Amino acid sequence: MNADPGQQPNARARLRRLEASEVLFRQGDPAAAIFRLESGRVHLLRHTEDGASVVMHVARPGETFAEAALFADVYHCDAIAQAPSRVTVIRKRDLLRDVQRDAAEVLKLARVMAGQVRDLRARLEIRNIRAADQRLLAWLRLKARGNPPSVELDRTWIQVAEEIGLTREATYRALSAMRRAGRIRIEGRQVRLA
Amino acid sequence: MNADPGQQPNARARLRRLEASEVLFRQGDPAAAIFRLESGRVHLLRHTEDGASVVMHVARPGETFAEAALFADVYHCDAIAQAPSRVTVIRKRDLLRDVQRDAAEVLKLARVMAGQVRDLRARLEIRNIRAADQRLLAWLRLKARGNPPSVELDRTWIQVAEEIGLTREATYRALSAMRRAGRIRIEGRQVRLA
DNA sequence: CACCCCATATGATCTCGATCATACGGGGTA
DNA sequence: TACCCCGTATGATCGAGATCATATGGGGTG
Repeated sequence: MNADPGQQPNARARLRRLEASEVLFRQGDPAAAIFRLESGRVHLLRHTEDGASVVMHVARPGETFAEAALFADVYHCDAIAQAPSRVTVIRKRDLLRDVQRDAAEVLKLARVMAGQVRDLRARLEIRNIRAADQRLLAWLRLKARGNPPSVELDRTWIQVAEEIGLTREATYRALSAMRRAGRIRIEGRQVRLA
Repeated sequence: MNADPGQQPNARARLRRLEASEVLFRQGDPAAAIFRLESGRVHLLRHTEDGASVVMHVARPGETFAEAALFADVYHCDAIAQAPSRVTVIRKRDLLRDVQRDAAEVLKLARVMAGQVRDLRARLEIRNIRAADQRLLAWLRLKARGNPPSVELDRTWIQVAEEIGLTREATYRALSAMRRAGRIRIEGRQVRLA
């Protein structure tokens, strides 16, 4: 849900390819662009003066990242490809030039970010639920549509497990338990909530 | 860090007071405004057709919420005060009128949201760290400034515990263990990282 | 001053999710 | 066809964090 795969890359945007462990930018570099990951995986990490580093984010295909660079002079973290990746480079200069001509451009940006904020907050809230089955259930309910509510899965359970912060084993078990208890019904990629 | 307490409320924005359990808006209501919580606490919750509900977010003072309403016709969740609260109401109409005259207004909004996205992603990433002491340490490193890195605490450890998704007991214990191991030093509200 | 609330702090116990191990089946490929 | 990888699935065990209980000290209030 961070992803927005349908969006057309801006015509002016350029594609850049990265090999594994290649550096896209470094903390302190002039903030010249924001990015959209097309494929692969990119780590964003900040480090303290004494060498320790903290992973701030792992970007996945479809996500934009380093949006905050729009409003900063320099990047505040490193971006390093963990796997061969392709990123769309959206130059700040282009974007900001557009803004003055056409406010609609910023609105588009704001819209994407508003969606992200909502999504990220919901994900965080879900992680406050400790019990595995309750957590999974909350996730399913968020994704569910229709009456009776049901979810059309667009990913593997392993990916679901990662997203909700459980091991895949815990997730499969919760799934089995809920199915046995008749609280959900699984039909292929379709999950029906009772 | 979601907060932006320094920001001036827009001149056109109005203040509204809510009592505990008062409804600010309901899922399906026309999306007329976005909000900033000045004091108190507001729950955002979505419910499925069959009555179950999921907490999507708990807004805290200084935060804006329901930003996504800017780009939707109706609200997609309920907002209910959990305690007596004050919210600044920023009417969508006003905001969008501004946009056409002055793109700078949206840029301000985009800036706040970009910061939020970064912050929320970092929080989520921290919760992927399972060990309590490592999690706490990562949080401290993110907050730390200077060399040697140190943190000036602006909240209680209980609040820290909530933010990083641990019980206060686990947090105090991790704190003690790390202090005993000489990995941190605590001097009042100041925490020094070794 | 006496009182109370709350943040801080630590002990004891228990539960549940992490971890390790193993298995199976389907889809893709050599 | 045979092979392998990966997603799905489940058992056994362990340990870390949740939970419950209790204590202390400081700050604010009547």
